[in-house]
Amino acid sequence: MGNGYKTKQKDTILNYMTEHKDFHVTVNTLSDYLDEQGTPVGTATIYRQLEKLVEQGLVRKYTVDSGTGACFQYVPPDKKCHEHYHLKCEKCGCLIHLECSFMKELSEHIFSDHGFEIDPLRTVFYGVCRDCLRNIKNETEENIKDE
Amino acid sequence: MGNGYKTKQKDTILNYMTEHKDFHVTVNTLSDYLDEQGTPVGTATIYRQLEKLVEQGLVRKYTVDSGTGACFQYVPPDKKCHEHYHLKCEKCGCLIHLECSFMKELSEHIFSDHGFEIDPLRTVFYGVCRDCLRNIKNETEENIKDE
DNA sequence: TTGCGTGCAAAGGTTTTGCATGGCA
DNA sequence: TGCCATGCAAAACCTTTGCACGCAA
Repeated sequence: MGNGYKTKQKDTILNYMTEHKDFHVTVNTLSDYLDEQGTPVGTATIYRQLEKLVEQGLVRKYTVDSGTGACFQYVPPDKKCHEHYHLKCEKCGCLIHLECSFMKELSEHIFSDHGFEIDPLRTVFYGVCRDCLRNIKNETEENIKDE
Repeated sequence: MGNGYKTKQKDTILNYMTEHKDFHVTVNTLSDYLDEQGTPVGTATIYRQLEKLVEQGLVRKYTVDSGTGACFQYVPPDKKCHEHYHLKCEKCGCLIHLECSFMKELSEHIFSDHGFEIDPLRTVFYGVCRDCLRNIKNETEENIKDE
């Protein structure tokens, strides 16, 4: 298949993504950055390239909330392990890499009982991380009332 | 606080939500339905009322994908702890509503072993559904090659 | 009467699409 | 030379906001 032609814009985008693999990137952020760097890329092209990268599994797409731009993040090829899921905290935005045998059972259960094959590369568990849970707990202890 | 005035539109919306608690409702769906029923409600009002319902905890809001409208679902007050996940097929786009005791174990595991509290109404499993898996299998059998 | 709720239209943002042009193979 | 990729602008969406009017309390 060959992943299409090699172009300057494609390189520029992938480059940025690999150099910012620890962050989540929005199209806006990326576009502005490329403008500042003197290597602007059209918005449509950014969307189209990111879409391809997502299909190739090199980039993961997250949606925290509708009405807000989607977030993208580079995924190193050596981490494309099948049973590798991610937890994303909705409070602080941190991303937890989860390697755990329980998740293998999950995939198998969903497949055998529900006929659905999960794509771990695209699937993200949203919720609240340990640290934020603790913070929330502390805050609510200050103004206790019934539910 | 008193939840504001009681209005016809508010009733209409909450009514629809409670009667469709097993479905994912988008603002568009809701709006069209109300139009057809001869009880149209302005889009802005729908957004404003749903927002209030979310604040009250009677409705949950979640996002399947950016660029697509948010989904809303009524949560019966006595069912607020019920585990409820979604499977979204990346091929045909169908959305599967999953209620399964195994998922309860999942939440408990993630919480006890990883300190992370999953938000089931926000989390979506991406993958391929039964029907599409069958189609793909049929297609690839025609031109077999290694992976 | 008071002030929240509603509807309309406009605005603000994100993402997609059409089409002519440009660049890779 | 064929196509695919790009860029621009327009379009398509989703959601929010401003404002005048209506209606609940």
